[in-house]
Amino acid sequence: MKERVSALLREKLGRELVLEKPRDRSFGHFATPIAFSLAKELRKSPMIIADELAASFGESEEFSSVEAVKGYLNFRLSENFLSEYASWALENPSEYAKQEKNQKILLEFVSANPTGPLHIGHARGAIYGDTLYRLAKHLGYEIDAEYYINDAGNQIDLLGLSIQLHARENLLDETVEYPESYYRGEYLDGLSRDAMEKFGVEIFHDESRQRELAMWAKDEVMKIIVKDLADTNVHFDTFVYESTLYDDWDRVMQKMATTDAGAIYEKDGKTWIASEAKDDEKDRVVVREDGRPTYLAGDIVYHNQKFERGYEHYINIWGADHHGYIPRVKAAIEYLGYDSSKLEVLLSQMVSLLKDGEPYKMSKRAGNVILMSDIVEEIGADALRYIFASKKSDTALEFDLSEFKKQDSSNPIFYIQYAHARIQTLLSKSTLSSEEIMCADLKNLGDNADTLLFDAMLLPEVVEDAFNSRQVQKLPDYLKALAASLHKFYYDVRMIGTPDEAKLLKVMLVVALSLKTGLSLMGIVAKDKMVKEEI
RNA sequence: CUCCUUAUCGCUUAACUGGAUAAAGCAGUCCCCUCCUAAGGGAUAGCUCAAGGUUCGAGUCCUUGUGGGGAGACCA
Repeated sequence: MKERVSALLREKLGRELVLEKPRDRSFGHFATPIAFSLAKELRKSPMIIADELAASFGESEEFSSVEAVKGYLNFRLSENFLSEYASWALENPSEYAKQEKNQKILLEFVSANPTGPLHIGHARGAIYGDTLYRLAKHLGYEIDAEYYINDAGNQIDLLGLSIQLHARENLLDETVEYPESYYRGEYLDGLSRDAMEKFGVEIFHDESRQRELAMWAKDEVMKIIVKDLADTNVHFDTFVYESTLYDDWDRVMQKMATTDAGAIYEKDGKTWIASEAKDDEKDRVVVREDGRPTYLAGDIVYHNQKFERGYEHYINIWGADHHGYIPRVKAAIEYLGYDSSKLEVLLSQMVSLLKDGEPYKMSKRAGNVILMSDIVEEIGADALRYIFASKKSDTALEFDLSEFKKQDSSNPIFYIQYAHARIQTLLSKSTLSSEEIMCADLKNLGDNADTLLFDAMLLPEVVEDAFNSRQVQKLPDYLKALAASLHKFYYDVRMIGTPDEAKLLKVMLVVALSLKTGLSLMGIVAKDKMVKEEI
């Protein structure tokens, strides 16, 4: 909708312009401050320019009025325009708010180590990523969601050791001494028992079989992780295993050397990448003296592999603590001969939880972390998704669990669902057939219904804006505001049994469509009926 | 010490990326079961960390300072 108006005005005025929604709807549907920017070059007062521009519009199909107010140019869309758009959307619900972007994007997120279930910190990245994914898909991008599994390196050995120790203590009643760092948590119970069945107890005492145990366990842990994700409606298309990448190391090193002979060099018996020359703080080790590659080596091969797969754009969602890691990866990409600006790294900040205003107590049995599955159990996947999607991802987040358990207006997810359910109830109470409703002409709606209709049809802009700015929270914000408009309208205007029933219900259909589409983009299924649970 | 990031009502967050009177929810005070579910609707009070700068116009951009968070590994 905004697209069309914007294109129309560009044509009319012959220049780019900022089109915005006025804060106060009485000013019209859209507005532009263009007169201010023209003031300087035309050497005229903005007010006069705006007046002249407004006058130049005259009668038009799309606008019912064009007014100049204090230098702003305000547009009011015609009923025809709105009505046609609404009918189109209702007849093509699956096309609504869709576009054809035709860009291939690879989105990598979560990528948590396969050493334990996902905790609450991962949840934020997971939901942020999955929501971006849904938005992009809807906008027509060819986007793939990828999980990078770090199944090589020390943490995997540590997993093997942790299971051994856990099993010896809990299954075999031995007294064991734990090293400084090891994994703990309830999930080790299951893993220990399964391991005992599969390998026999000997494996818990045999240090040389630690690796064997770990390689089995990480796959088991991945099953837990995938289930955690599925329970939150988070979807992945592809999984890449770090352990499979190192075979390619020699070739990738060669590739970097071809681009720049100085990219990789040997010093002190180690192999280094000359990342300092590419804006990193210093050069980094990629292969240690004993020949073991560092984590960075794996990432270099991984990113080479990504770029060889030929996407046009790459998005990585990392935790904020990986911030300093960006320059060295970008340096490697440059040495590989690719454009590092194609890689976009989004950082998701830390999360801290409150419950009844107090910091949320972490379960001892879970080993000092808050599991994502615990939260899902506590407040439900919908609420969790809503919370994480509704905050800017680049600020540290603090939220109170108990607030999301309440079933009233303080809980935004219920508030939005209730709006959708109310509309469904109206439709079921109405004696009109859906054909009769669809045929209704949206004329003379009155200001309230007109405003509501317009608000409902803003979804496409919101979706595009949310994705382009990578600010997913714009969607829940919009849905909440739309739900509020609906509730107010519902309270003010009676619809069933009035002469305007058909056209008002048609407006309701548009609102419901936007709510449902918006919710589904957040991975939440719209409810047709609210059932109040007794607590 | 260096770099990055952040700062908005009492609390959690918005603000169309430089635009009109800074907006929601919670918490507070007060009202409304009138007919489509009160899981709702209203009323009221309250905010841009500090000091400069850029310009028609700044919460948004620049400088300095202050307070949070993060990074400164041959850990991942």
